[in-house]
Amino acid sequence: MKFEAITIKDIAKALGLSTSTVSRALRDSYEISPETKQKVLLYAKENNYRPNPIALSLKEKRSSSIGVLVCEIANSFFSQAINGIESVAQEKGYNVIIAQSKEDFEKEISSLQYLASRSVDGIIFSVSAETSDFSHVQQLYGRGMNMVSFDRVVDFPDIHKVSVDNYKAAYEATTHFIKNGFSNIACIANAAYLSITKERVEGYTAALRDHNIKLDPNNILYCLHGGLIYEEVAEIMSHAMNSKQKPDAILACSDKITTNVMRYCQQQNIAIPKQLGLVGFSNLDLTDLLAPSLTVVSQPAYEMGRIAAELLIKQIESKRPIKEFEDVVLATELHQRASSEKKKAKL
Amino acid sequence: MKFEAITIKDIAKALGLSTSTVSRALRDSYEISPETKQKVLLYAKENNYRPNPIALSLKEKRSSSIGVLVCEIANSFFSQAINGIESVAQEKGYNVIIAQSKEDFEKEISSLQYLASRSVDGIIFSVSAETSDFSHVQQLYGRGMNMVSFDRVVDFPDIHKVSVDNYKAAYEATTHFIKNGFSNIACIANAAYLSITKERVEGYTAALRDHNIKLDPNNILYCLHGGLIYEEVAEIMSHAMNSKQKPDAILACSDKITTNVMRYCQQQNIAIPKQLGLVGFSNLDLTDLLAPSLTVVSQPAYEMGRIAAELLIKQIESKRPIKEFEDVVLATELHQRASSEKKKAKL
DNA sequence: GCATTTTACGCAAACGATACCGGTATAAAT
DNA sequence: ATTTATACCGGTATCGTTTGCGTAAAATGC
Repeated sequence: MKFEAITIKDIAKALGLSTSTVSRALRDSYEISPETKQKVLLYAKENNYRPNPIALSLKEKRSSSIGVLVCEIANSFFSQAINGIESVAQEKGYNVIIAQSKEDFEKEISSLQYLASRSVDGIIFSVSAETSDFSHVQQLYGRGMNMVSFDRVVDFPDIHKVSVDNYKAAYEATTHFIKNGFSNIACIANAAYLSITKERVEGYTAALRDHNIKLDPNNILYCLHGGLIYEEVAEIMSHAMNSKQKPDAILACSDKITTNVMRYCQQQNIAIPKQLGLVGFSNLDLTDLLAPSLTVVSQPAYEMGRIAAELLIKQIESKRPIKEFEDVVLATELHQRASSEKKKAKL
Repeated sequence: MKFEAITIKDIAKALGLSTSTVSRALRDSYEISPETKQKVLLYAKENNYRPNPIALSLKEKRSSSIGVLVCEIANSFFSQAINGIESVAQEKGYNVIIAQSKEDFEKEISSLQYLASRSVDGIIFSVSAETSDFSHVQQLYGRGMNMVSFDRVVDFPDIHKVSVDNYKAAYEATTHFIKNGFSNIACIANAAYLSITKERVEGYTAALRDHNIKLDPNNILYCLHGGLIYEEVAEIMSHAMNSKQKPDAILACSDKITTNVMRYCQQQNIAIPKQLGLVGFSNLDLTDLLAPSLTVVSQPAYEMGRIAAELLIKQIESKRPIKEFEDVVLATELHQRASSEKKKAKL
């Protein structure tokens, strides 16, 4: 079955006009008489005429659609970000085409290829946990695709970037632990290559250093697959908790890692925060209802999405190539709750 | 800036052939010599040629894209469902364009219009909480748009539908309450017009009837805006909990209502399940970690998305109009946890 | 050796909309 | 009466791709 819409030709035929006249009448050109205009406009309205966007796209060489590549939609951070992207896109007459990498490098490449081959006008992307080599991105970008790097940003300079101050976020979270009497704090981070991982780990180590706590390298733990599957996190936790120098607190550096750490603790009957303090990065809106209520670092995901979309669309609609690139860095929020409550007084 | 891709014309010019020859060589037509074919294929591969989907769309009168209309992306049920839709779409070479109604009737109409005007080949939709009149859907469907009704299904017969057995889900949840000694069970449902609301309320009332509990009409409460905003739920809860016959248990009939009821109870220091039992519809994957762990009815959202996408694509690709319409009804799962624990023995 | 078939390719139309380049009719100016 | 201006509208190329038709050259048949 096909959905047949009325075309400019149908109007022309019905009214005994040429397609060019109809086109001009619809676009309110000065060289069409008011009577003809009205006839055309009326007929168009009555028959619910909509210009065929595909024909427009072919002619204008633009599709008025933007691609979004994230690792997973069903993740509170990304779904909120997509929400923000979608709101701006809708305002500006673009539609949003989504693709998921599932934290898989190959799927990321094919997804980008897919979006590019679908003639999107631009792409907002967050790289997968497996991605250490950005040449596929650089190649696409170099060939003229409009792109905005988002959340997990790439390391080359001439591109718009939207992210949060991960260094500060981790620094504050770690400091919060220290102030509450935790000292042997482990950091479970995402894959080591990611910008967000590097920055968060740096913030974590800096906070320890600034408070004269010696860093135990074994306390920095990486999830190669972004903690997407429970087993990955469980194994890391199990290893950490069975070591001699077992940590008294965990800084979980992603949404998925956070919930999986909690799940592990519940299954192993590890009391939070008594036996183990926990602060997690999370954008879920019910972390305050968890047992115990969870201290979280939350990101302005919706706002990030909006800004990324605005930058991208501005770039798409710019007449000349962009020379000045934005590096937008937003602030996170630390919500202090029960999962990191005071262990003992310290300073 | 524009992303310029190589076209069939470029290949033709480079190789001194006509576009038709190149086109046929790429499609492996028998009327092209093996040598020419190889030359073309090689050149195409080297220059990373991809057929322009927009030109194809214009010619074939199909866009190989499907629209998805949900009330909100940032909702675990819908993001999981979109996940399922996206996986099937990817397999079959379609892309997914998303639109949100935000539970708003006007936005639902404009979103559908938007999707239709973007030349999607079909639409999977779940109506908004405000939607009681389906004529806009019926009109679009009647004009030949392929559509699959999903989750909150419409009431006309000749359309594919994918939903869950809401009657049974609510019946089981209510029975579970009764078996655990709760008797004055309130049901906070979505907007009254929605299929899911009607079915869930019916299941609820049937369970009461079958267990010889008299139904108090005041115990059926509706959220006109789907419980999207906290205040809506808080007001309903406040009214219920301050009534003479205040309920000893709540059946929360949607994701948002469930979390907002929990939030209300926490703020008002209402102990669950001691003062108030709670069972909620929810697709969050960490309801077991809430305080108290939450008894939930979960839906196979991913699977629903997959099935809906498969039905839609089958319909799109069908040569003749579909005569037989599927009404797929999947089972929900009741996860019994602490929030609805035994109050006193009964039976 | 001529007629016929086969092979291999080019030409042009079509999809829907736009825009440049025209053209015609009426009216006004010379 | 002829030119000129103005108002209004049509023809056609274009975007990238496919496809029916046409046709030259090569291959085959007798």
